[in-house]
Amino acid sequence: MEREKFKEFLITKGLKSTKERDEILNEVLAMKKHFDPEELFIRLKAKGSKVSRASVYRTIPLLLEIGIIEEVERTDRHAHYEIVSKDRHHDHMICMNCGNVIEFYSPTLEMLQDEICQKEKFQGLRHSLEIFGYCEKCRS
Amino acid sequence: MEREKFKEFLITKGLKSTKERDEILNEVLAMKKHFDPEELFIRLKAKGSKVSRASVYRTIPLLLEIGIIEEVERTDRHAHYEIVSKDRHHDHMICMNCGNVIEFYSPTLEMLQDEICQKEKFQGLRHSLEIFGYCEKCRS
DNA sequence: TTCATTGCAAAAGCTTTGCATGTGT
DNA sequence: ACACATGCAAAGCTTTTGCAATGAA
Repeated sequence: MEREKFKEFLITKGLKSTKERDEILNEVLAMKKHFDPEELFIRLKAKGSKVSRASVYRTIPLLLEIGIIEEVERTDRHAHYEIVSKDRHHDHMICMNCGNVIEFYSPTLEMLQDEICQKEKFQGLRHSLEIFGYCEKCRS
Repeated sequence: MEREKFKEFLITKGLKSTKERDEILNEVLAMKKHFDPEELFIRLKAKGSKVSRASVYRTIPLLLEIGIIEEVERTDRHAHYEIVSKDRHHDHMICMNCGNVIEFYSPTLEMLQDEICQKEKFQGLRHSLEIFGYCEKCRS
């Protein structure tokens, strides 16, 4: 499914489907939560793959572009990514003039909930974020 | 005010009050929004200060420790910080068992609101985040 | 055959650190 | 005088890039 999307994308862009790219995508899809490039590389190595770090770093922008992964907050020194899933939590932006509601999703926000809760020793189960303001049409 | 806090902190820790640390703190306090180490360094240079990048990098952890600044999300390659202000927006964690409400503040969340709104061309004015779950006492 | 891709190693960008020198207390 | 601080330059880490060799279409 994601695999087909990837292949299609590569063809459309005049790029090539390679063993390395397949291996990387597979490993990304095997990740449960968010990950960083080094982690991905280590796992691939551990599985006997011969991909180089360079290929991992070069494939990530492609996966970002198709929307298979998204960038999450950088907590450490390095970048973090997570897989985009279909049925996921979303939050709302509410226009104070026309009442229009815009849904949005932010992987960073989802991570943030975990971090904040951990700091307060709170067991967070769900959250609701509402941003109030004016939508594109109604803003002056 | 922040300056006294800093001096006190240094004394308590057996550290020394130096011209460089003063200059850095002053420049940090002069920053309106969030900043990164390089920006801070450039500004100090521009003002004729002779502090080194190393001192900037070595002073930041101290300011973090006293709570004069907080770390904000890393959007680029480098770290960002912002000054902690007293009367600031806060959000809530609500215990679904005892109803206890914990207030918290997250600089990253504040930045996130801006970023998300920009993406959707929404003029965000305020937000409300509520995290539901169980507090330390009530979690099983 | 023709380009894109790969791996390697070198480079780049941000941050940290070792060391000799300088400076508050 | 004694620690701790500072500046410099070198080292450390993560990420990017140049290049020759390789491989998909």
